[in-house]
Amino acid sequence: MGRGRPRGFDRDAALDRAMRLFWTRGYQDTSIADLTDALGIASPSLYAAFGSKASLFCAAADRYQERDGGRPGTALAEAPTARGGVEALLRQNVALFTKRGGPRGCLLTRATLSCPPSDTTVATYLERSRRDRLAALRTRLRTAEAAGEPLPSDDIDTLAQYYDAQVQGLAVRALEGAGRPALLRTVDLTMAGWDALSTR
Amino acid sequence: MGRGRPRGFDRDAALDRAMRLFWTRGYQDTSIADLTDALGIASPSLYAAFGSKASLFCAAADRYQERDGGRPGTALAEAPTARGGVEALLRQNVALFTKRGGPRGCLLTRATLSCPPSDTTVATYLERSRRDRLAALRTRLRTAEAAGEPLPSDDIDTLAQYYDAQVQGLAVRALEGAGRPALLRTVDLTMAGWDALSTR
DNA sequence: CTTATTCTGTAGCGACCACTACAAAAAGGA
DNA sequence: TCCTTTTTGTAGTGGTCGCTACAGAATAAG
Repeated sequence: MGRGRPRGFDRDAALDRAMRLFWTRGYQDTSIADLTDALGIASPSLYAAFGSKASLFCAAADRYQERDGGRPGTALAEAPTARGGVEALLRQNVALFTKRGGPRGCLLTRATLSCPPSDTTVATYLERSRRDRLAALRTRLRTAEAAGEPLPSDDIDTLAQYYDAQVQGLAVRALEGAGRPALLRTVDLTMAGWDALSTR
Repeated sequence: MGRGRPRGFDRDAALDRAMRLFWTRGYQDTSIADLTDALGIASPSLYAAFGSKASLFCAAADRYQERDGGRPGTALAEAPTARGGVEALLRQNVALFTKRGGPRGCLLTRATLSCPPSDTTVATYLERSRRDRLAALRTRLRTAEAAGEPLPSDDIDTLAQYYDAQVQGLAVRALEGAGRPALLRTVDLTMAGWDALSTR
């Protein structure tokens, strides 16, 4: 295996802690000192393992999207109907954004609004993941359309952007301190709109 | 009048430039050096006139809400119906968030997601303006309810939070680069939902 | 053993941060 | 004129930022 001195910390666990910290404080307000403190390692170890603050963020964001942050997406994709998928997407996001003991809101939305555009590494990563999210919504809506499921509109692009905006709105409101029940009531309203606008 | 040496710059014009800069780059990513550069003054003049970065931000945010950022709010309040008011609120916000030659998105939403909670001055200011925005929505909806106007729901609190979330979603998407036509199409969808859910 | 390789801790790099001490400059009042 | 008051420009303050040079420690290979 490796020839030199073995790493003295658990890279996987460290990544989890970094994710949680970026999620809690955003990108810019999380300093290397905060990270080395939370991860229990010194900065050279951090840089040897992750390269830079930007690439550590990208790795942490990948972890976010694989773990907690990925649930809403899989719920959307796996639901038998687009309506059920979108509702599950919204409800799972509310659960994610207001989990007890967990950071509020969405790691990606927060980073989007708080990372300077000069950091092209992070900005590019965020734009890509945003595109992927929209594409997932469009895909789910298109298969529903092809399956003859009634949709609130026949403009799939607009629908996808609309429901993505719902998620972003939930993320902002959760960070502002909105509680889970209140957010779920607005999701009810969103889905009532779906039903009222859907015609077969 | 003033006894000492007269101020060598236009405080009002400087405040406008500061507002624009905070709007463009957010709170944390706007440095004093950026501000003194854009305002054409040295830092002691800035501190003499505005006190601190935090209080300069609050003054700039006040200016924002009196000028450009206030239009959606007055459109909401002055419309003859709640439906018209909410639609005007959303459309004016889209116009505000995507104005050519102007910064993208909303100064307040951006600051909310990008200012560290440790800065209590700014955090308190932002929370207060958020409460005011929600209160304005609730007030408009309540008078409509009293006037017998059909509403999408009889839960005024949830309605207010729902439409506030729409605005925040628009702000995030505008900052992500969404164009005005695309945003207006999602507003159409939101208002179609209003109509479909409103019963008299 | 020696050597090569990799990681770790200390210690500190230059750059930038928000902010200010200080003295010269510019006005009004006496 | 001289004094007081306020603003100005210069030149920094201590602190924190992301990041790294360097030497020692810990492993595997020969």
